[in-house]
Amino acid sequence: MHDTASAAGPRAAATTTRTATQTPPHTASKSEQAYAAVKARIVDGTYSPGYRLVLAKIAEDLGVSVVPVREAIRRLEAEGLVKFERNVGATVAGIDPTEYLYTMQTLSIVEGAATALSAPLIGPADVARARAVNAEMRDCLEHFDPVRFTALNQDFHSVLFEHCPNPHILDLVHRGWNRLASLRSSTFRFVPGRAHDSVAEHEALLRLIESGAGADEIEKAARLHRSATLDAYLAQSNAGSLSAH
Amino acid sequence: MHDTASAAGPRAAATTTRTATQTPPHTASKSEQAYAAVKARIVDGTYSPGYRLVLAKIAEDLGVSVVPVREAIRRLEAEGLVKFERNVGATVAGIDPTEYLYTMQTLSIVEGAATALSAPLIGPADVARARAVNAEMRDCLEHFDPVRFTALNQDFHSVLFEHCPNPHILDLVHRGWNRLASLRSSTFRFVPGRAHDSVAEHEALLRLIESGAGADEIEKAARLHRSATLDAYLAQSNAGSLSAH
DNA sequence: GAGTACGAAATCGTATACGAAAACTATCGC
DNA sequence: GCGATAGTTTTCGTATACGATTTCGTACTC
Repeated sequence: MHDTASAAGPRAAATTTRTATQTPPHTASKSEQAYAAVKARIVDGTYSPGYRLVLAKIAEDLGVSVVPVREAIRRLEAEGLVKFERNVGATVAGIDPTEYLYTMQTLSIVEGAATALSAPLIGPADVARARAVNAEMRDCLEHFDPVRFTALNQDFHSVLFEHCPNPHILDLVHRGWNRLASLRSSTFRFVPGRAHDSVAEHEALLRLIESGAGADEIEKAARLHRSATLDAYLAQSNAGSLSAH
Repeated sequence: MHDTASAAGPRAAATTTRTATQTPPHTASKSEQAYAAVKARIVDGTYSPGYRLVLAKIAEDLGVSVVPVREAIRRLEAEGLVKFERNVGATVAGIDPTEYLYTMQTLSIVEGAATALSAPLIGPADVARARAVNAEMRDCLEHFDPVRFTALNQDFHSVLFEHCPNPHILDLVHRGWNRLASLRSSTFRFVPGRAHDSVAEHEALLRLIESGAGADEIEKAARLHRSATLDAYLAQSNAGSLSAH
């Protein structure tokens, strides 16, 4: 729903048990602050892939010491947004096409599962909302607004998987999206032809969900939807030199 | 030199060559050391769920300062092996049955995918090895050796998914197994009936792979294999502790 | 006797400091 | 002119120190 907010906040659901009222104090530690700040800059493209993340420099920018910054960077490394090299430093990760492939493949699997698990919990109101978003995406195609299209695309899929009852899977989906966000902002271009197909597939997905289709069927469709995006990228990527397999 | 515009570093942008995933040229940092040590103690059960991980204490035990220990703990938290509470401390995670369910469900998905992706790369030698392991597991059933059975079970599945060409997925599988290891060592008991079925399913899986079955079919079988284990746990859990709060 | 207030102890969070490793630059030898 | 080498600089890795927060124990009041 909320662009950066949702992207930056898949945290809470991680390992929280049901322990009721605990730690109401979200005073925001320096470490959290640094984590959120750096992550936001990576996802929104301020720090693009290859950007060198110097601890001392970031610490100064944020007005904290290097210790919390280091912690934040290591956390981002664990999420795959940052590449860390011993005694050398951290850089924003993501230019490698191989990594893109890995990420997309992984996302197709976990997102497919998340969507299938969500499906039974998706109500008419959700479908209506998704449909509205998809309509806006169609407009973006006509007016050629790739940036907005991309943002709406995330909103659309959020509706599909946000009800996933398994927080672990949901977290994996969020991580995948975050990685893609950092990648997309630089290397990987918008492919109009694919975008057009994508909108049509969205509608098909919604119909499938409305029809109360089985989990297997929904999972398969969601997977294929993403695989198709990957294939489009590969085709474009190979178009110049190599022959498409 | 002026590093203010270090965005496009000279050789930094060259990305990774093929340095795999480890740091062979170095000597093992304190942080890595602490991470490995604590993780090992959690997985092998020395630190069982609920155990309080006091930074200063662990630091002293390992002969390092608290900083690397803290980093190690946070990493373990990200992997779900440790629960961390602000200004309070860290404890070994894992007793919650709900978390067990989440973990198993997630693992069924990623492990199924990893197995399916591995299948085409599994050769006769691998199958033979897996079969030998499975035979040993059968022996363990007769002599009732749950500990060894569990270890062999991991060996068996390792053969199935270790060839997975997508390192991200493989990593997720490993994380799942680690979580289970920490859980299994305490709360979750060995279920003989289920173990017997499990061995039979292993053989069926091997036959499926030998037959060159499609990825979908293998994935489904691998998923069901794990789901069955989960179901067995749930059945036992419901039977044993009726209305256990 | 139960509940509350206060204080001591334990533990975490973060700042600062310094040694170590790597990268960069300049110099030397051929 | 080019490659190897030593010195300098940058940046990380970790130890230590101290303030902040929570927890636990004790005494006090009703």
